[in-house]
Amino acid sequence: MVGKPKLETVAKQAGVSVATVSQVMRGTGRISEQTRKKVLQTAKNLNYVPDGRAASMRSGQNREIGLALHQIANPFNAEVISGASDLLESEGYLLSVLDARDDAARQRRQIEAFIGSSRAGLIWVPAQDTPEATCELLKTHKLPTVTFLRHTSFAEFDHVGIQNTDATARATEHLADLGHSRIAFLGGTARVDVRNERIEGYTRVLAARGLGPPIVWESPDDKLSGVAAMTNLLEAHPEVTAIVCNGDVVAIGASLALTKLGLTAGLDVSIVGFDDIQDAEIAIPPLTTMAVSPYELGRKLARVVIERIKDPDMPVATTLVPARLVVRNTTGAPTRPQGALFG
Amino acid sequence: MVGKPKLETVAKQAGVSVATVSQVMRGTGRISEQTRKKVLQTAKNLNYVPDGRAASMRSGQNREIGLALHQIANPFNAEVISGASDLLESEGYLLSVLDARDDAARQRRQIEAFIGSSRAGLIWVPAQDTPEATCELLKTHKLPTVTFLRHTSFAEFDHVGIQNTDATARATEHLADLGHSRIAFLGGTARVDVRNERIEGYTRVLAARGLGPPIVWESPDDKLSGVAAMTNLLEAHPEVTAIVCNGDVVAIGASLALTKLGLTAGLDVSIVGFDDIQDAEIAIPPLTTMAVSPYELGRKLARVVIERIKDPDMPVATTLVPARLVVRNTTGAPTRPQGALFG
DNA sequence: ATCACGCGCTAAAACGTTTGTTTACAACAA
DNA sequence: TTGTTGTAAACAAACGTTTTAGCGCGTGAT
Repeated sequence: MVGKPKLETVAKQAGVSVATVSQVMRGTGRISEQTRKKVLQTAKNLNYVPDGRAASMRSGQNREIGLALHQIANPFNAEVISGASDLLESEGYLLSVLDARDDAARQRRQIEAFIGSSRAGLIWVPAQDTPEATCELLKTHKLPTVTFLRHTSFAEFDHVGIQNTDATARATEHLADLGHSRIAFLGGTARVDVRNERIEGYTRVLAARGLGPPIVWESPDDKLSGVAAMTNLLEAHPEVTAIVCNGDVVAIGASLALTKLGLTAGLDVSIVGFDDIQDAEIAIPPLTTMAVSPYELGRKLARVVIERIKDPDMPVATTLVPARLVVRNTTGAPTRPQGALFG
Repeated sequence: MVGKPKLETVAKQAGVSVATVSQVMRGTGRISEQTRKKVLQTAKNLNYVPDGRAASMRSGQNREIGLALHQIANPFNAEVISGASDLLESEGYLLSVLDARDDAARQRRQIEAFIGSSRAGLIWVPAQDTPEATCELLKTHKLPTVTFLRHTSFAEFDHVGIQNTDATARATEHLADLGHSRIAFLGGTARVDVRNERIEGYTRVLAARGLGPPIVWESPDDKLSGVAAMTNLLEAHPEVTAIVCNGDVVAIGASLALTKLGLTAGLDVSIVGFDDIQDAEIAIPPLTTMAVSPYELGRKLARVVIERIKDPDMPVATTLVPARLVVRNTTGAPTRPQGALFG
């Protein structure tokens, strides 16, 4: 009644030994139907919940897995979390989420916590400037880890990501095919490989088509920053008629910026997003974008981490899913001579 | 080198006892500077991370607190998480998040996991139809808990919420003052007290001003559903000239629906949102809304749960923060005779 | 020389489980 | 009787920490 009920409490009340109660709870060993019933009943009466710490310490097992990322407040990531969490729970695991906000020191503490509590596995979007030491930590503690989106340059982990270069190449081709010749890249901040890969796809097509020097513009990945960045970009480069974006959130921000300037995305300036979040479809105008399915990505992550847990010695694998072009209304043929944006 | 380093590993390598290493790691006891240095060094060399399970089992302490909610993919909630997490980490705690998607059974499993791992505390947005048993569980295990937004009718927990009734009353008054006489309430689904309170504020003002029967329209709290719900609402009630919404996400969806119909929020139909998420300000047109500060709300939650952890016998307290009306562009005087929506 | 005391460290007992081994008991065969 | 077999339940040793009590030793006071 007072204090947490433990195995001993249940055992005493049911008139059996602790070991018996444990076996009943876990469904192991040979237990007569009669005592099984009795134990189960008293456990329920006492609101008994097994102490996972003791259990996992003794058994060396743990059903809790961790997810560490850089930005929980991002609809794309939220969808990924949903997908991963759904699949994991269907397999009897539990997913708990930690948000480091791209702060390497914070990430370090969080990963130490995951290690310290002996999580069964880790799904990890490494923060910017993740030091080698953090990877080493994971390695020495043999925590089954799968990185997502971002690689780490130091250690070999399983990885699930997106075919970034191909995707932005496709996006850029789409714009070039429509007749655009001054195409810029907008979004993300330096030092992240995801962004570098995307910029590479964009640059490659520019070079292949002889479309002049790349214009790359930074912006944090939130809508408000996207609005500001787009405004500045157009001011600095009024000749630009089309934009490839690092993500839908920024792309929608950019589209919003156009609207605020009295312009229309797809008419005055073409925009291609990346991710295909829910908002992309219902934005005004609806956003042309490179679609990946974040929910499915989450499920894939879950499957990979489970396999790694089950067989720690498997060779490390990388899965890169493609993105497909979804043409909506923010892309169209250029309608004005270059440089005459406000003419 | 092989296998996880433990206290014993460090102790052996440093040539001291386990107890000494423990004291060095925790900064307790009297330890000479010399051995302190030596122990710290070998611990670092070995990438030693203390086993939180053993530590918390022995000491009865735990620095990890849990957050269980119904929808992680909601910008309002995401901001709350940020606020709570920031404050908690500054106090040496860690916040791990579990999303039950408003499924009571799933919530039950997650809360059992929190109890089982002896989390230090719990910040909880109870799922719809949370059964009494779940509250009982929390009570018998004495897990320091603060509920957020939604109450539970069964047990007494600390609570942090919003002055919902006053807020929607204020919103409705604002619309009535502008001259609207047919005002509807849009958003949320039944059985959640937050929504009931908000509807009550709306209804109360309607009654006080003699403004005819309430029109209450359901909608899940995502943008896409908001678009659909608004469209249906206008079809069923073309006389409506103003809407009070259950949240900004739905409100922005509603505004989007108007745009798609060739109408303008604030001109053809007035809309008041709730929450003041980042998108409210940059929406087109910018959204009039009842503003609460989710980040601050998160910090408040963190402070409450910490106090409860420190003093489990404090009387239970409820904090209700006010929402303030922020007038932007989606509200204005009615411009058309009732019932002539598409005239 | 004896005593008391502070210092730096260690031994050992918990914390609540799981699990391999052992015991108790009964039934049955030789 | 004794021995064998089988079943149901209990014992006891871990898991990796924290923490209390106490040990040996040098130092200064008596």
